Amino acid sequence: MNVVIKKRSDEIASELENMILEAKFNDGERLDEVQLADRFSVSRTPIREALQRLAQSGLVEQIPRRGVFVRQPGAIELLEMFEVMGELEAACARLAAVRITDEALEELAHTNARCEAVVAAQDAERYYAENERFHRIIYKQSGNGFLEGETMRLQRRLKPFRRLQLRLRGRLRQSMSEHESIVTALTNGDADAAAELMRNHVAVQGEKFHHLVASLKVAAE
Amino acid sequence: MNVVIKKRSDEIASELENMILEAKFNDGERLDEVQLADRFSVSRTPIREALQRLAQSGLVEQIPRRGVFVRQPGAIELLEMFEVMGELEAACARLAAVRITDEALEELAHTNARCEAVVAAQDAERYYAENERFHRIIYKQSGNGFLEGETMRLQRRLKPFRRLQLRLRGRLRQSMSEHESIVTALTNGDADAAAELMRNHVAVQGEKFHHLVASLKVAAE
DNA sequence: GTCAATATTTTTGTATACAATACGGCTTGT
DNA sequence: ACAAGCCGTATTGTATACAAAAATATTGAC
Repeated sequence: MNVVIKKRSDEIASELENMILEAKFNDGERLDEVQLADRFSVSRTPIREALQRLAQSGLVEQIPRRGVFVRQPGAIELLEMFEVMGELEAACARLAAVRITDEALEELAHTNARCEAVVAAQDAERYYAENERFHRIIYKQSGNGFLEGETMRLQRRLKPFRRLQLRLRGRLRQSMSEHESIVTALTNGDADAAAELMRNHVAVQGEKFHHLVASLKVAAE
Repeated sequence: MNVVIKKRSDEIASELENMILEAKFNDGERLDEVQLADRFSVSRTPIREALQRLAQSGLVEQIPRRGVFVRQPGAIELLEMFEVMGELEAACARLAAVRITDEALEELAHTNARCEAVVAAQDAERYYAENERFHRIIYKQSGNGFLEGETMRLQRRLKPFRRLQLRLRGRLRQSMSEHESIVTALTNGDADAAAELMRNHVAVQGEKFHHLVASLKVAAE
């Protein structure tokens, strides 16, 4: 028996968001309001609110009087987003280098230690989690709540692609050692070094992803 | 006679946005849906859509089942936003240093020349316009459309405070000379220097913060 | 048979009606 | 008199009804 649970509009929004991020829809596909309303067993009103939220966060494009269409970022846009992610995280690292607490430094060390163990066990799933924790500690230690928020926002948006990219061979171990360099720079309070290391650490993900896309394209032909 | 012109929801949104940015509402004031619907002579539906857009861009806070409340950023948050703005613009400059076209370099020089004339004439209003043009050229020359968009978004949000910032910095002339240093760095393709110069140019630092707090307090009275 | 103009249908956008929840005043008990 | 609980009212959230516009189908002319 299919029990239908009514959801609030913000729940619908994040659910739709997840569906788009997980590529449940094709690029350019139109999201039909009545269809979605039917699926979530609510009226069109909360669906429209949800869709507008998605439109503003850039996941879908809303063309007036035409409808909303899912908008999967292309390879170029993804690269651009990773580049910005690198800059934002570099900014976090730069500020954190001066502002980070001893407590947080210890936490970073612990997280890295756990990462190490996880790498040894080749447990990619756990690695994602620990990796995310590592980065988020640094966002927070930037001491800039607005920056933290903006960085988290983009991080969330890139999340599905990040996983894809970490799967590449040898990347886990390299990523680990980069983490350690970053912690060292933060410990020394070397803002420029921390920023530079972080920028490269993140930018590499974009490049790797680019390679991945390229190889997929070649494979598709 | 007061002719009432019906507006579309997105027009309402940007109109409300302007009203909030221009501080037509007090901080914490509740925006009444029916009242706004009445003022714009539309139903609550487009008003709600507009308010949700504002909520997502952070201009108002939406508390479920309570309503939306205007949320004027305090001194600390404002400082944080300027810090992020500095980082984003620094990123633009960093990338532009490598990617900028000769054509754009020339345009920057021209804009600076016009700035110079405007400074001589002490025409602050014109200066804002030329200053904005200068910065936007660099956003574009980052060659990263996503970065350009994000930077423009924050720039727009900080716009009303920008003149405040320029006044804080004391001197139009100082700002001018910083522009010239930036152009030099860009011409030399010195990414690090360009980024550093831009960051300092935009950010509100040190004792300037106290001035900011003071002037905000004065403005509030 | 094809192209164009028009009618029909679908779909978005807005208004209104209804439901659910939070706030404020009122009553009542101690 | 004061506090706590309850009821009425105001306000948000959702559903439905309606209007406007775009997409599609149909019909007619060449």
